[in-house]
Amino acid sequence: MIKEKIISDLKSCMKFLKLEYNENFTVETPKNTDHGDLSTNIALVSSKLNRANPRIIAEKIAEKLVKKRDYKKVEVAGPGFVNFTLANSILHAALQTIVSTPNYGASDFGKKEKILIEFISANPTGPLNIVSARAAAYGDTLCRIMNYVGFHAIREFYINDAGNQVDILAESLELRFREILGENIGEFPLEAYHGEYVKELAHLLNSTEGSKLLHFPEKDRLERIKKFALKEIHSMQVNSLTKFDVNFDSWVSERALRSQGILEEALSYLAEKGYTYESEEAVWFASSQLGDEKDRVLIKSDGNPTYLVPDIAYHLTKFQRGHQTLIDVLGPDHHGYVPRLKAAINALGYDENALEVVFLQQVNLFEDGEQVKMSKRAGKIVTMDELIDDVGKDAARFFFINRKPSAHLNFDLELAKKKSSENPVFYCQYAYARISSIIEKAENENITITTEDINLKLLRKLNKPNELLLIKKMISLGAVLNLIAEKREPHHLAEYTHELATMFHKYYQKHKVVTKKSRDTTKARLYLISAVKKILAITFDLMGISAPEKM
RNA sequence: GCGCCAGUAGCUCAGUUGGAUAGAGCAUCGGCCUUCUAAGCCGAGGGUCUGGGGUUCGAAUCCCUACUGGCGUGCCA
Repeated sequence: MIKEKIISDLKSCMKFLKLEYNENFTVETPKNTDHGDLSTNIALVSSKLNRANPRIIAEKIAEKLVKKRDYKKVEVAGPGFVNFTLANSILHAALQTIVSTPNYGASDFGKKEKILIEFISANPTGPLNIVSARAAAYGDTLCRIMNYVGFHAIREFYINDAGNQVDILAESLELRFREILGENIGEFPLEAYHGEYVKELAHLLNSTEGSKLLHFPEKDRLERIKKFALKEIHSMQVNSLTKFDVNFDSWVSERALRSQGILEEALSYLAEKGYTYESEEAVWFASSQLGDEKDRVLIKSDGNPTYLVPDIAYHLTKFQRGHQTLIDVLGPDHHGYVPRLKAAINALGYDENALEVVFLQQVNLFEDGEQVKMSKRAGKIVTMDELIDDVGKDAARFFFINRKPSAHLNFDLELAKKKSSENPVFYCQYAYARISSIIEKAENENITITTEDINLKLLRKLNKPNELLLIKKMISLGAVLNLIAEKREPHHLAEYTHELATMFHKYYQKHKVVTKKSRDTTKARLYLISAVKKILAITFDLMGISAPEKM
C-alpha cells in the first residue's frame, strides 16, 4: 500500500513539474539500507523523454515530495535515484493494520484463478522416498501460499496403478507369500521388488487371505494380490503424507481413467484432429508437427497403449474439470517428456502454456560428512517415513522448502537434528518461543495490552532503528507471498522467516521489552512483538511447521 | 551428436527478473550471561560471480562462445 502511494505521489509530482515519465519506472526496496526504505529510478528512465539530466529531474522531484509529511527524507543519490525514507507515523499505522487484519498478507492477487498442482505421483509400488518428500513439501507449501494470496489451487496425486511396475509388484508379493507358506521360491528375481515392506505385506496377505488364495486361477489370483497391494500401499503412502501434514485434495487413479474410457476419448480427439497415423503396425502421434523433436508411439504394435496415452488422457481431464493453469511437479528425468505432452495439449485444442512444469532436482542425504547411498534395487531406499522419524516433520519440511526447486539439494541429516542456532528451523521457532515467553512474563506482571490502549501517540515510543526495521520487514510479507505465488518459488518464504527471526533476535538482545522505565514503552513494545509473533505464526503455518510456545 | 538444467566465499546456498559498495548460514578466529530463554547477540577474516567476447548510463542477472558437472534423447513408466 505504501508503495502504491509513492507511485501515485510520483505521477502527480511529474505532472505538476510538467515532465513526461516512462511508465516502466519502478519503486523498490533497495538492498542497501543507506538508500532509504524505497527507491525509484523514475528520473533515470525518463531522462531521454525530457532530454534532461536524470540528476536534475531527481532533484526537482525530491524538492517537491520532501514537503509531504509521510516522508522523513527524500534524497537524490547516484546517477539519479530518488530515495524515500518513511516517516515513523506511517510505519506505526501499518503496524496497527498488521495486528488488526486477520490474515495479514492475504490478498486477491490470484484473482481466483483455478490451478491444479500435481505432485509426487509416485508409483504405488512402495513407500514414498526422499524425493517424494521434497515434492510433498514443495507442492503443499506452494499450494498453501497460492490459496493465501487468492488463487484457487488444489493438490492432486496421480496414481500410476495400471502399468508394468504394478504387475511386477503383484508378482513379487506372490513370491514372498509363497515363501511364507513354506514353498521354495529359489532365487528372488533381480527385477522384483526387494524391499522389506513386500515381506510385511506378504504376512498381512497371509493373515487376511491365507493359503486359499493359491486355489484361484493364476489370473484371478494375481488380480486379487494386486488389488490388495495397491490398497495397502496407498494407505501406507497416505499415512506418510499425513504425518508430513500434506493432505491431497484429489486422487486420480490411472486404472479408473482406463475403465472410464478416457484413453479412447483422448485418442479419438487426436485422430479427429488428424494428428495420428499408423506405421509399422503401431499408432503414432505426429507430435513433431507441434514442436516435439520426433513423433511418438501411442499404441504399440502389440496393441497396448504406451504410458503416453493415459498421461494425455489424464491431462485432458484436468482441462475438462475447468482448471486454467496446470502445474506438474516432476523429477529431473522427465524433462524430455514435456514437449510431447505440450504437443498433445495443443492437439487437443488447449493452450500449451497452461501447463507449467517444475522440475525438482534430486536429493542427496549426508551423514557424518558422507553421502548416504540410496539403492532401489537393494531395497535400501531411505524412506520418507524414516526421514520424518529421524529429523522430525518441521526440520524436514523447512529444509526442503529452503532451496529453490531447480537446485540439487544436499540434505545434512545431522544438521537437521541439531537443536541449536546452526539449524535454521530451530532458530526461527526459537524466536517465536522467546516472544511467547516475554508476553507471558508481562502477563505475570499484570501488563496486558488492549486495543483501547494502543494509539498512534503510544506507538511513538517505537522509534529505535531495530523497531522500525521489524515493522518494515513485516509490511513486506504480502509482496513476498505474491512473488512466491507468481514464480512458484516457496523458498523465499523460508528466507523471509529466517530474516524476520534474525531481526527479532537482534532487537531482543539490544532492548528490553518489559522495562521498568516506562509502562507506555513496555506496552508499545509488547504490541510490536505480538505483531512479530503473529507474522511468524502465519509463515510457519504456510510452511506447515509448528509454532512452539515453549522450547 | 542434439536438447534441458546448473556453475556465486573453504562448504551449503540467496540474490525481489538490468540498479548503487555482490549477501546469508555453516566452518575459522576474537568478544558478550547478576538483566524478558546464550537454542541468542556483537566483531574479524574470506570473492577474477567458471573463462572470453557483446548489448548500455549500468551486467552475477540479457545475447554469443568455450570449459566443467548432472540429466534426457525407448514400441520402459
